[in-house]
Formats: sequence, C-alpha cells, structure tokens
Amino acid sequence: MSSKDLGASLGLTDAQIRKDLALFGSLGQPGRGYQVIDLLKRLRQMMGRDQSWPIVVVGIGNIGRAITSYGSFKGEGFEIVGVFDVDPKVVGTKSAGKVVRPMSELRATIAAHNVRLGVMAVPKEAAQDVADALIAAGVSGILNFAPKRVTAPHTVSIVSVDFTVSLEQLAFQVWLAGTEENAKK
Amino acid sequence: MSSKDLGASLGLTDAQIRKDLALFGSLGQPGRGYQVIDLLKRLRQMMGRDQSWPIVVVGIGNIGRAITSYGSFKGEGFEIVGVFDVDPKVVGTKSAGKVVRPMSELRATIAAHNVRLGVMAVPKEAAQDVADALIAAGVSGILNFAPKRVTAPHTVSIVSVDFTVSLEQLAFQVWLAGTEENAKK
DNA sequence: CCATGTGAATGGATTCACAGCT
DNA sequence: AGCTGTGAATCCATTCACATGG
Repeated sequence: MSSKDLGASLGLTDAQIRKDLALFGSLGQPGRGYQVIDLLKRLRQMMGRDQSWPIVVVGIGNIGRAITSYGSFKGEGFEIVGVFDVDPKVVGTKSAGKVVRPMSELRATIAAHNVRLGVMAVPKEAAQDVADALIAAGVSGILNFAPKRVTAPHTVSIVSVDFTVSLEQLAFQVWLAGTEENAKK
Repeated sequence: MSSKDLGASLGLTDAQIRKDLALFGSLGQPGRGYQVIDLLKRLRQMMGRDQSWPIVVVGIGNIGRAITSYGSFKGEGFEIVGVFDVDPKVVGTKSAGKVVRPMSELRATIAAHNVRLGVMAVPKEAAQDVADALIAAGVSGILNFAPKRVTAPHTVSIVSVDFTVSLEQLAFQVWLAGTEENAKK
C-alpha cells in the first residue's frame, strides 16, 4: 500500500504519512510502498501495544455493563480482570459472565494482576472518590465516563468520555455547516 | 475575570485566551477583564447553542439506556424527543420514562420535531443501516457509539465515540509516561 | 496602573519537490 | 516507472510585546 492510499483512507496527505512513519525508521520500500501487516506489527511493538493490558472496571450501571459486554477489548489487547461496584445489591451478580465484586477487593486485584489502567463508570458524585481509590491502589491511568472533571497527580493520566461534550461537538459542526451554507449565498 | 485567570483554569496562556475571544469581537473591558456571565451568554448565542436541540436515540441496549437516563442533556440544551429500537421485545418497554418505539415511526418523529441530531447506540452490524435511515429521515448529524466507521454524504456530520479507541489513547499516554521516565534516567 | 486587542516575531507542523532505491 | 525518505519552503497557530482604553 502506498502512502497515498494510506492517506486517502485516513483523510491525510501522502507526505504527512511518510513524514510520520519515517519518524519510526524506514518502514517502507521505495517503489513498493508499505507492507501493512508488517507495518502494523512494528508500530504496535514500538508503541507498547504488543502485550495485553489488564484492566478493572468500577461501576456496574448501564455504562459499566456496556463496557464489560464489549467483545472488542480482548482483541485489541485489553483484558478485564475485575469488575467492581459499591452497591451491595449489584455485588455478587454477573455482568457479561463476570462476578461483580465489592470495592474492598479492588486493591488486592490491582496488585495481583499488576493493573495499570482503570475504567470508571460511576455517578459524578462518586467520581473523585473512586479515582482516588484507583490511584491509591496503584493504577497509572483512568478512563473516566463520569461527567465530572477529576483531579489527579500529574503522574496519572486521565482520559474522559463525556457524552454531553460529544453531543455539543456534533451540534457545533452541524450548526457550522448550516452557517457556511448561508454565508455562501 | 482576566484572561490570565481564564487561561489558568483551562491550561492555556493569557494571550491564547485573548486571541481566541477577540475573534468574536471585543468581549472584554481593558483594565477590567471579562464578565463571565455575560461572556458565556454571548458565546452561546454566537455559536447557536442558545436554543434547544431535539434529538432521537436509536438502539436501546446498555448504552442507549445510559444515554436516555442521562439527566445532564436537558440542562445543556438537548431534548430527547424519541427513542427507538428494532427489537420487538424492547419496543413498548420504557427507558427512563420514555416508551421505546419501532423504527417505522422514526421518520415521522424526526419530521414532526424537526430533529437534526441522531444518537446511534446499535451493534456494529446495524450501524450503517441505521445511519442511512437517520439520514434518509432528514438528520444532519449523527453521534455514533458503534465501533464501526460509518460513511455519509459530506453534508452530514458524524462524531464517533469508540470505547476501544479511548482506552488505546489512555494506554498510549501511560506507556509514554513510563517511557519518558526511563529515558530521563 | 491594569488588562484588553492586535500587529510582529517565533516555532512547529504541513506541504513541496526531488534524489535515490527497487 | 513507482514510491520512499528527507531537506527546503510554506503555512498556521501560539507567543511576545505594546499602544490604547478604562
């Protein structure tokens, strides 16, 4: 596959692709292009995505359940090694075949599996507390689904997914398109 | 509030704030700073966020339910005017007080409420079909939760939320931090 | 004197364009 | 011929710095 092909399917220019890939070394063959299978393997390797990451999920509400039943994770190198909730009514039930465990077992699980990533799908009121618990237990990254900014030491990475923000982005794009439409006239 | 204060709470420089805001006109008072209440109102107005957007939700699985029970939408100017699903078992049940309706009623609802935004929380196999249906019914923006890239005419905006991608971003950040750590030594 | 709005300077990323490999 | 890797040129966003208004 040539850099132009790659670019086309990503919405980038061919030069862009070449510049970026060249940063990692000479990954392509002049006159031939890039061998995608091999390329993928080498990129994954160089970016630490060649081994599986154990993760824990905290908060088994609608979103938590959606995440645990999400088949694609394993294929992408993530394995859920524990699901947790504070609610005694939920603890002990199963979500996608995994038994929900009480928060008291969080720390041991994280230590046992060397978990570095935690997924947090809890109400916004609990967000900061759960984040603190995860960090105290030793994770160094949190994927946060609560509509609340959580603070953490700069040694811990946080990625937030906020549905409202996503909707706002979309609304803005649509509004912008409509505005440009009018301006053209 | 001064541009420096604003910047501090957003992780930006004061100059950045001023440059950006100045694009919309002279919103601040020299010597005094910006009046945040007023600023917010004027920005919202200028960006089409001053009126409510009706939305529909298609696919009432775990994610669909999470979205419909998400209180924050209304406060941010989005109102769910209809929830839909293909599954006859789900149609007729309630999700967060809203009756789930069959896909056959999608078009009429969108027309009746002048809906421009659709939220799609369906299995990846159904994603493209549902997107097509939404577009045919007249929406101009889709928030897609299916882990599948959907294609659409360039007149339609698409914003995708893919949990796996978010997790990958997080894993990359954590990996990067670990790598820099080692490099420093 | 404080803080904005804005030209000018800076710096980093994207694009161009081409020598060289297959 | 086809396509990479890469210096050089270009573009664009961020930062600087200051004249001007409150």
